Amino acid sequence: MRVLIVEDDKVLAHGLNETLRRAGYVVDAVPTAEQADAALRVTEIDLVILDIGLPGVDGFTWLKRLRGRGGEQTVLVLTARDALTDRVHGLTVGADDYLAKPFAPEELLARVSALTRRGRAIRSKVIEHGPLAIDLARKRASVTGKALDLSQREYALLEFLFSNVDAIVAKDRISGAIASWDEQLSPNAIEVQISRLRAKLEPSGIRIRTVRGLGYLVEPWKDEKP
Amino acid sequence: MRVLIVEDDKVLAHGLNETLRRAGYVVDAVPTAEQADAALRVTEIDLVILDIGLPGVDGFTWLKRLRGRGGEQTVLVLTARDALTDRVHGLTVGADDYLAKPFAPEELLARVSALTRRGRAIRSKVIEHGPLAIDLARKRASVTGKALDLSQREYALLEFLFSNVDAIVAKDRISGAIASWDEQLSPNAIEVQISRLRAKLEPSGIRIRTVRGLGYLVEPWKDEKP
DNA sequence: GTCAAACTGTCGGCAATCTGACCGGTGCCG
DNA sequence: CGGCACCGGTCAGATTGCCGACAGTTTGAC
Repeated sequence: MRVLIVEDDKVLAHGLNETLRRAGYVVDAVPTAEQADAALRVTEIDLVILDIGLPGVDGFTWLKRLRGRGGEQTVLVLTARDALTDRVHGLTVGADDYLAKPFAPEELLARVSALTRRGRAIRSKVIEHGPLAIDLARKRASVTGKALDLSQREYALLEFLFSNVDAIVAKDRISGAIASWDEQLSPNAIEVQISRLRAKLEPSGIRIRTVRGLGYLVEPWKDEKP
Repeated sequence: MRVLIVEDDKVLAHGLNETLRRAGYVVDAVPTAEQADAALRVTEIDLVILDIGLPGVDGFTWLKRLRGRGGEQTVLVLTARDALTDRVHGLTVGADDYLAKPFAPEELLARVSALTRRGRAIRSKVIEHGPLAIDLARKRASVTGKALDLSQREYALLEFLFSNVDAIVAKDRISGAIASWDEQLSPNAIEVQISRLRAKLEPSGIRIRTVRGLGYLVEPWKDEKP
């Protein structure tokens, strides 16, 4: 379970860090919203602890943007005591819970454990392949966070191919997977779909290989070694 | 917001149904615990109103089983007046609140609204999407502060769509969300509702995309960057 | 070099969707 | 009680945009 602390006050950040680490969480801490973005891009974070009063981009603005671009991380907001406005505003903008400063370490731990427990169950199944992510529940695919616009057939094909990474899939298996039972797809129809899908994927470096006479193949993703 | 009534007394069940429906909830009613299970399996239910005295499997037993297998729905238990034992027992077994019979409709509504509010309390009570704001507790939507005039169905559709931003929602999921379980909505009925809703939203620049063959999609709001 | 397999741009058919018109049901009001 | 307004569904004609056929070109195995 991985926690990101976004807090500019060094003393407080350090305290949070210690408390959580001792409780068995993996903790990262950054002082600004910009660096929080960077951290989210690099690592998979389960929970964000966000101070509202940040230098530069403030916590609310950042949270709003995060939700706006589809960020689903659980967020616990830290507010000044009595800042009821903050509290309401925070929940409106998409926080999952809030905690008023000052607070006891146990209080923090209680909230954090409640939130992480809850988050688990909800997350949907996602196929990842380098920069490509396919969200099965929502039927949406994205590359580097940018949503792809796919038609029904294209999506079905994408889902099927990337569910069978590192396996050669024959055209008639594809045909069976993306067309409804009774309809008969010509081999060429599949070639056309592949071609269309490639046009949308290859700009991002995602490749579908042709295996002459046998079918198509998606190779396991390899990070470039610079 | 979807409510399931588990009550074998037809008169009472009907009364509850009417009261809740008029208050804007989507309501299903079943007379036995077995059918309650079936309903939960088929549909996503937010709140269960459970009579303790049921034929066959009684309310307590059912509730216990529900919790036992991880059911997280909010449950409001109906007990006979003065059955203090029932009350204690009910709360022990996992009810979220109880109400002694007989009760006034307003009393019921007050409890129900308190409970449904609580369920949502952690995640925001208001969905914001650019200029659009949907107040879940009050069942009101507004654009740039101006209230929208929506019928019940339109509101339910709006709430459902914008609770699933960035996900493609199929027509039958919509149908399950905005209609009670016994009514059968034709695909066209949904198209018509979508069309009506669009007529009210698009003047404000809020768009509901069609994804041919799959369903509808609300994309995350993007602020214009000048 | 030969030839089958695969690629891809173009195009038309057609199913999916949109939407205006209509209508039966319900609740409110005088 | 009668009438009216509104809701929410069906129907049908117009519209849209996906998808496979076709065909000309390219690729790769031998």
